[in-house]
Amino acid sequence: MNEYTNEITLLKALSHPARLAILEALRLGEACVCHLEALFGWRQAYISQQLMVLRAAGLLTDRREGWNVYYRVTRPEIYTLIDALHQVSQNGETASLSLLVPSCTCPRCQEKGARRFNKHLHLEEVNPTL
Amino acid sequence: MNEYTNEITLLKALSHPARLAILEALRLGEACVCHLEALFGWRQAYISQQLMVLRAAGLLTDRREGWNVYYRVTRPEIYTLIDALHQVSQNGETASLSLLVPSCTCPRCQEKGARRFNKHLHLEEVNPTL
DNA sequence: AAAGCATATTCAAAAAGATGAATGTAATGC
DNA sequence: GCATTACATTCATCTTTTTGAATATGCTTT
Repeated sequence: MNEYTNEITLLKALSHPARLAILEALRLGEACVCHLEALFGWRQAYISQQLMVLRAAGLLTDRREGWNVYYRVTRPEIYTLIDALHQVSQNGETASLSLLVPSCTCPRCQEKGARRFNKHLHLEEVNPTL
Repeated sequence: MNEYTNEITLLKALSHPARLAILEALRLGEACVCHLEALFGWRQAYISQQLMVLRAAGLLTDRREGWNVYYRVTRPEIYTLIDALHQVSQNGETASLSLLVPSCTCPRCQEKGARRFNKHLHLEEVNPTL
């Protein structure tokens, strides 16, 4: 439409707490849907809906591996934007999310050696010191 | 509400072409409403509405000086975010806006020495070389 | 091929955002 | 005080987003 169309599409994709949280979870690498489901405790369909929005905005790609579909960020520069956002919002503390979620059924979280240090948690419950 | 409330408020305030354009116009310093009106060619009430949103998000403050109300950005860090946004959107070119708009009636634009180099223009018409 | 698992899509109702039109308000000049 | 100027707010309507519920798809295992 106008000269800011791309920017607006991107901003709207980001303007949602669940989607921001998902991007935060993907900061350290790809994750499958069941992982996000276990991590946040949200309905699966809900997560897929939000992933769809992020995918439509060109921020994510997916990769199927057997039963699971792994999502990853296509443009890491998005985190420069998100970090700037936290700066302006005066929310410096980025809750560090664990890579392993025991209640997740995907192969990665079920590998032996996967220490149990967080169970089915909501974002608010994340303990950054663990 | 949740941990991203501030961020979402901010993103939603930014998720609008007119508001992004206004912030762009304020990049070099404060401006009165009539200035924005002349610069973009939008209705005054419309501009006030958008300014209200940006003000509510804590991004702008206003200062009255006689008839005119001058708006300015409260957190310049917002431009770090906006620049990152353009990066991700692959829109590097930031249309440089002129400080003086002859069709604007505010004192600043009517000072003698104010060269006439742009008349009532829309963003698309900005000529960055002038 | 049938059943089961992980994920995706569609639909509909409710909430939020966008915007034109009309009107209100504060400072100024006469 | 009254008219004027610059700006702000309210209201009503329309469009878009959000989100729960239901359903569909695509691999995998047997």
